[in-house]
Amino acid sequence: MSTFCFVRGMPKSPALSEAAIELIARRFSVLAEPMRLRLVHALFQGEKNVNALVEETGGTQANVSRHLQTLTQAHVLARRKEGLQVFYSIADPTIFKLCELVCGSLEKQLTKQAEAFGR
Amino acid sequence: MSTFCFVRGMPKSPALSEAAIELIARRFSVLAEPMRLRLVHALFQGEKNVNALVEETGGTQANVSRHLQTLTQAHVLARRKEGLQVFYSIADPTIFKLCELVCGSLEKQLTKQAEAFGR
DNA sequence: AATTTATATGCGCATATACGCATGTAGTTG
DNA sequence: CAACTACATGCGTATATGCGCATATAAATT
Repeated sequence: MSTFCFVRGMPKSPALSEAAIELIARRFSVLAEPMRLRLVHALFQGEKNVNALVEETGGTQANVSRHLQTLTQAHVLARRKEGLQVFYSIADPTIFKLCELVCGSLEKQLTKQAEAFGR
Repeated sequence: MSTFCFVRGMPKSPALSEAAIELIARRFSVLAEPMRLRLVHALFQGEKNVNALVEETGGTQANVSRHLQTLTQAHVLARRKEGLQVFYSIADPTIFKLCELVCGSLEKQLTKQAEAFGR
């Protein structure tokens, strides 16, 4: 439990373990690909099957499938098989907040840069 | 402003632009490297110069410097020069929340997996 | 069982990037 | 100005990973 306290540790926080750091990095790297973000974004509207995601994202079926695998292995998405089709949905609700935070931060940053030009 | 609303758009959210998606992906990718996370983690305690970060992270000076550059260009860190030394600090406060969220999510995930073994 | 549909995966290539090593640059001190 | 200190950067290499293409698997239909 204390292993994962990245932020705001007690005085002398116990130096986040190397293993923990690598898990965190991998988690971020899963979200660090445009196609995977497009998939996640598409799934914000709710569960969808692969074909729907292929059409919506404009990727090839093979590529979409592989990225879905990556996201599922990372427990970001959940997989539900129904007959011939496979339905994916968002399994980790923190994804919403994560994206909100990043978007907000980027907005603010770009607004500032734009203002810097204005004067 | 609407360009960046990743989550929870109005009915028929306006399909996040390709440019926005790529900015978001890049932001995540900046945090997707163990050494950069170690640096950010070290800076949670406050502003530090390069040498301090080199010692704390155990990286080479060259490598640390390059990663600091990456983080600074992404506006995650801020740079302050003082004589011979350069001090880095966290510029984007959302980083705290981001890391908290990811850590919490990973903890929960691992706890569940551990329990699955218990029975 | 053969065929069709929906999804997954093996393979090769191209690209990106982290690291080590050496060197460059800016500021300080003698 | 020479030497030193703190930091940055150019370059080559090794590794990782995204993509396209073809093919494999699994389930449904005939």
